[in-house]
Amino acid sequence: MATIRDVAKKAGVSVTTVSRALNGYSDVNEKTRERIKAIAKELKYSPNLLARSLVMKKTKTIGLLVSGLRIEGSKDNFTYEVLCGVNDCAGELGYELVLISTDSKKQQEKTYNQLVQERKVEGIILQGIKTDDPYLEEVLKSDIPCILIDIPMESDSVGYVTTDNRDGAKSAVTHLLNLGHKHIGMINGHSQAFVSQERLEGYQEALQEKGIPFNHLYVADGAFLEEKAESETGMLLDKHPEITALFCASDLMAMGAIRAAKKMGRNLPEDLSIVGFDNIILSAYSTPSLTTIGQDRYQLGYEATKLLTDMLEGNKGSKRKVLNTTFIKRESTSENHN
Amino acid sequence: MATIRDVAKKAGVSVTTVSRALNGYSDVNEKTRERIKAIAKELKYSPNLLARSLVMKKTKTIGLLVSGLRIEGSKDNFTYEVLCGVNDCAGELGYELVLISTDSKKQQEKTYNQLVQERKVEGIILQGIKTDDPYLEEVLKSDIPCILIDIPMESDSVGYVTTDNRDGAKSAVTHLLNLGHKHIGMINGHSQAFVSQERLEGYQEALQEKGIPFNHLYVADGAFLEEKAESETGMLLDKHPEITALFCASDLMAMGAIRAAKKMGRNLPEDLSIVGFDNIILSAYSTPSLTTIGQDRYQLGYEATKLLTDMLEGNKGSKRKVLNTTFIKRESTSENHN
DNA sequence: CTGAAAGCGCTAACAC
DNA sequence: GTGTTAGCGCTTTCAG
Repeated sequence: MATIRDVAKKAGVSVTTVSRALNGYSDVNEKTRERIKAIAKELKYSPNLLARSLVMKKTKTIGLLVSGLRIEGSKDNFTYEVLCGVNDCAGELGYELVLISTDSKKQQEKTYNQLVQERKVEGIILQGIKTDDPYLEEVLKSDIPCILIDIPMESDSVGYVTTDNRDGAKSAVTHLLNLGHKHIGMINGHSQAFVSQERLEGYQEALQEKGIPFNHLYVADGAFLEEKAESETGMLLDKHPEITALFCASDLMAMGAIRAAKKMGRNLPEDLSIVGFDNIILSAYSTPSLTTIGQDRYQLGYEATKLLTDMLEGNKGSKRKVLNTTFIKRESTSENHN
Repeated sequence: MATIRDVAKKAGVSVTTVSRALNGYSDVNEKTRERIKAIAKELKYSPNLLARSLVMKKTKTIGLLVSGLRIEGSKDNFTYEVLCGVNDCAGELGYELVLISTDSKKQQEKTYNQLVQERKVEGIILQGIKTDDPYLEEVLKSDIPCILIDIPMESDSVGYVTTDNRDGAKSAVTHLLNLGHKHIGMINGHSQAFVSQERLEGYQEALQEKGIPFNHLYVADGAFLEEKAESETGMLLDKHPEITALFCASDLMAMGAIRAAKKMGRNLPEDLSIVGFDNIILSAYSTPSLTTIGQDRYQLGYEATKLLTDMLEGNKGSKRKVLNTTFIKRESTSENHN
């Protein structure tokens, strides 16, 4: 593996000159530069980024810290699509990407700061951590630039990107209300996610606008899990047979809800209308296909990276970004005939 | 950011001692070690991995080179699940993971060797590259340890992990034959994938065993694309209405095939049986749900990482691994009544 | 058991 | 334009 010295020796110049020639400095004779370039190529020289980073104190590397890079994530693809966005943007801007995945076991061993300091990432994007995660506090204290996904918190070195969950939820429920539904249940996600709270607010806001009182008995906790949502839906519909429509805080939970409803002999959408949230691939393939609120997970990752690199390069500007949702009408909702 | 010198100074010892103490060498007084450890903690010292790697010439980092980390991958999740497996295994063995994604544009700029040398990965896993990819040749020549996913090629520094595609395909087609189907079409993937060839062989082998002659007109190229598969299926069934069953080389293509068949007014599975390959999430949710050949993508990534780290650590042993498939019976296949 | 010194491959003042 | 020198933070002989 050729080093800069090898090139220098062969070219009969000093390493400094090689360094400057290859890095495009102007204060070097064009002829020398060409010669050096040729030799570098001949020797298949490529710079040792470790050494360079060590002296420059810059790694041009960002980290994507994911809590739970697990196979179950296949169902909603949230992490994957965020990753695609991060990867694309990082690539365009010339940053390397290291993937850091963590779980509670690993967190025992290393603090957030250790994790980040050791790997020498210049900044980091956090995805999938819960609001009660111990890392979150550390992040806010730390002065390593960081962008949070779906956690609306800010500090000098911390920004976030998220979706307008409240508005999305509101439009979902308004859609149901406009179809004539009066008794609308909600299967929410767990409370350790900001988005759950925001989506609940949107649900309430929509009801309020139409003068329908909020009934907390109509809201169940599906924990963002398909199975949990299935059982909760069963119980909810059992206890409150007057419910004719359901807003689920995720498509995956909507899948569970659909299954529960089918099991109870309810026809969809005649007997029960269901709206999801996310617009995951599955939602287009289920029977009935799911009316849902689309959010752009790729863009979430892309914007997070842009925000982060802006911070790293000292571009002052907003450290937050809120993306819009899109309403997607499919087969799982229809007019209330009761 | 505290360095080893800071710790040394505060502890009143040399950097050497600190290094040895913290790295668990035995030739250091236990009391000194404890004192140093305490001070390191107090100073929130964590070693600079760049510096360490530079001197040790070891980075404990592996790369996952993916061709096309794209949002479309959401549909089959191949890359994501492989990534999960790689990440888990790498984590368990104490390796860092850097994600390298490439496309034809990037390949113009940098050769494979440059890409890998610069980042100082000790070894690399290649996923999703086609058989005619220029990188492939470089890989085989290069002496950087590498594991290929789904490309059965070996050299001193190159191994591979794949699925028994031939056997999987064979069991799919045998299943159809056992159901009494005589005219079985195949929607294959593009020819720049080894798996396509292997699955075709399995298809042929199954036919042969039952004494049914191979008809190349029954095989269409769906290019692993849902839409292409849809149109190809339409054409195939148009030209050869005698076909009563279809083996698709991927579930995604099977989704396209299902759609085409439905459009032509064929009832599934009564008028047409379909078997897919992969067992992607969608295959369980489609209507009808898809009979398919399951392959374990997570394990593919996991085993690839194990193979790679074995090579890196000098453990001699097999440099290849072939995983088995599982047959999954669902609703898309039934007996032939024609 | 501990320390001094060398050096990993590179960049960046500062001279010439 | 180019070379000399120092040093990034760490590990590792080699002495003591």
